[in-house]
Amino acid sequence: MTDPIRQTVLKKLTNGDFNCEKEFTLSMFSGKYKLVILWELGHVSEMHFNELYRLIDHVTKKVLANQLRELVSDQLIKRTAYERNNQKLVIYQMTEIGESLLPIIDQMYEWGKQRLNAYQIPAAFKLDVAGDISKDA
Amino acid sequence: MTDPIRQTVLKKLTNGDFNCEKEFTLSMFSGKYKLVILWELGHVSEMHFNELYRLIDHVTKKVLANQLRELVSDQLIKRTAYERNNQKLVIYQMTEIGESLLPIIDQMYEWGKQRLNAYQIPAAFKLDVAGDISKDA
DNA sequence: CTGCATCCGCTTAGATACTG
DNA sequence: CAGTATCTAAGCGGATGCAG
Repeated sequence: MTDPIRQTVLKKLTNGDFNCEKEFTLSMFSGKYKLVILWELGHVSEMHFNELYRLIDHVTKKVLANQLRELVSDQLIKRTAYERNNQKLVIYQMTEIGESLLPIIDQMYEWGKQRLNAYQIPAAFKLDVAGDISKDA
Repeated sequence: MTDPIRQTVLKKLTNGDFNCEKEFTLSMFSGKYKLVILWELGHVSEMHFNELYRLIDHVTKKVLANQLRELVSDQLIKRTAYERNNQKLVIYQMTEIGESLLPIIDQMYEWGKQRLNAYQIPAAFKLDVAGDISKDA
């Protein structure tokens, strides 16, 4: 339980289920909402569960909780619970390891943007905070 | 059929199933063997179906064919069929778009290597050609 | 050599309701 | 507020066999 990564991933590593180190990296953010979560936490420093829940369109609590738990297991983000006015609260924040992943995610954003642009592929995104937040926040 | 990307992906794009451009990028290489395929083709310039089949441990032909078809649909690699001694052959090669993805994949490799190293996480990989090929081939 | 067809199981996510 | 529980649906990959 004190391993630096999820059991699932650790198992794949030792089993030789990955062909190479890059697939390990891929497994860090291949959940459906992980990229958004990392992106947001990378820009706003901390968020509550419900803030993320409202921000990420159409995600259910169950799935969100799941994604967060895995990201915590993998040490990419950290969870802190505290209390205020008899209210139990939780915040999620980036860890250093998580931050070290941001350059890759940024590149993925750039690549996707350019490719969609170049071919004028029609796209509708749920979130479009990306460019703005990174510029001034 | 002449779209620059897979129907599946195009549908997700127009449906707003992606939160952001980076998820589109992710969908380019999130198949189980796509990273290896791209990596190999990025280094050796061209390969036959069976070369890839033998190289990638434990992959089945069906799955390999599938991954290749998707990569072709997404314009990351190209397929060329020809004939030699009454033998129908096919080679797969990188496209320019595919090549433009390599820097990201390289970074993923580096990140994974460093992370596994730093924590001395036990790992067994099917392939270990990565570092060598890139150095001298 | 380069695939495709079929069947089947696992993982992951969605729907909905409930809890401390 | 921050989740859990249960049930269901869908996608993806594995096994095996056949085909041009």
